[in-house]
Amino acid sequence: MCNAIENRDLGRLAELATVVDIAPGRVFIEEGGAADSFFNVTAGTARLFKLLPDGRRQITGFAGSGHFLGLAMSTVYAFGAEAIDQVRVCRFARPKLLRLLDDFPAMEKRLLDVASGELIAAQEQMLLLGRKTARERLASFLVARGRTGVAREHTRILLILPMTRGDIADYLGLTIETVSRTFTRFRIEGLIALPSSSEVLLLDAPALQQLGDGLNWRRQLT
Amino acid sequence: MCNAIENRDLGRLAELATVVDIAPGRVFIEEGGAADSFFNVTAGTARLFKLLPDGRRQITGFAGSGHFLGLAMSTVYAFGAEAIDQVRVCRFARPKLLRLLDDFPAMEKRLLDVASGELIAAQEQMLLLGRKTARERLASFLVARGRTGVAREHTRILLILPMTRGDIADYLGLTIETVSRTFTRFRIEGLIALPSSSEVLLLDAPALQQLGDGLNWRRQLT
DNA sequence: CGCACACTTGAACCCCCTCAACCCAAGTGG
DNA sequence: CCACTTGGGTTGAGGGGGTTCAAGTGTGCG
Repeated sequence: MCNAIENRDLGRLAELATVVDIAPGRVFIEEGGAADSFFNVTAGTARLFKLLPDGRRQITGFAGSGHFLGLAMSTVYAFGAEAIDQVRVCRFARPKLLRLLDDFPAMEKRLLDVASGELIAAQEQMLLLGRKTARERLASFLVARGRTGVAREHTRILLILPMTRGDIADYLGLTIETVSRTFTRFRIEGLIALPSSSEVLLLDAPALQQLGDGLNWRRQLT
Repeated sequence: MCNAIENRDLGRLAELATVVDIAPGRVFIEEGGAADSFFNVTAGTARLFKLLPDGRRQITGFAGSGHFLGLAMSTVYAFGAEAIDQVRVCRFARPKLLRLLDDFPAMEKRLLDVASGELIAAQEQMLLLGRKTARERLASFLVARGRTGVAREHTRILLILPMTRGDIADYLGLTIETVSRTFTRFRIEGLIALPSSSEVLLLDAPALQQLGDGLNWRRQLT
């Protein structure tokens, strides 16, 4: 079912939506393709990305449950989207949705809120990409993941990362190797533990927070 | 007068607005400050930026005439704003504006469009900051400036840049020196001319376009 | 005239990238 | 059951694009 949109008051929305399941690795939004659909992720995680002609990739975000996709009031998609794991989305035909927006100003306000939030996140990411070091980038990433947090026990936070090192690298403007090396250094420094390659246990979230905020420039144990 | 908002139909808006003139160098939006106002730039150019504690700065955009500021539906500003040259804005008290939005759904739709456009631009900038080389970044910047273009004569385009090299550097995630050196290289390669330090004449816009899009990896005359 | 500020240019360095090898777990097929 | 493959991850050595540090060049304005 298509929850996560808003309160049940908008039951009529469900009539316009079709549930779609997307297999891992499947690209379901093509950058530059006609933007005829609007999506609401209800399960799984997708990577959103932009490409350069020679293959360089920038991941602009990860869309998890509750995330909206394609809200850009544009005729073509500005980015691609690809399922990381098994993804389920609610798909809306854009023309119907737009017509519906006129009847539900509350929905429009909600979308504006969402877009504003995304804009703020995008500006934060620009700061990260333009001015932070590799250590700071990864620390910011881990702390941000911890906030939309999963299992937290005391001061420790266990993250489960559905994306690969390559995804993280392309999200943070680094290479796979640098991400891997930085993970290792964090582990050596006692900031994190790595139970498995897709799990990260934050051992010192405050220190990581400071590091990500650009405060720490101590603790450079090389 | 406060034009540039929309069509004259919204004359009532003007009643809520106060025109404010801002001297060059003046910070009129403080990052983290209470977001009690909404601005519409009507003259001049402002830099929008985020700071790290140690002074590192990322400029997230330049706001020229017609640009909206503070549309983030947030309680605090996510970025600072500083006048580059003499700036004139329309200032709206946020509470009044929000109340007004309920009466004018068209206005809300307009804001959603604006936010969507900014989001697309932000994603493009993430690609630039995360994956492009210094040459590609500067080329992208110049071409983008050319599109919101000023005087264009034949195939040549004359840009007048109100911002300093430092601003450009902080916008592109580079240093002043790299920006300056890249300007010089472009000049030597015949891509641009530099009548003065604040003027750039694009001599080969298509080549710059390709370079900025990540196509050119020829023309590396070192 | 001279200070301030922006810009340019040069030389040395360094953080991160590139290239390459290796490890490991999960298939897959003989 | 094991050889082989495949994909993700880690680690090492070397190199390079951009930074850092420093000096020099305008240029507007008191």
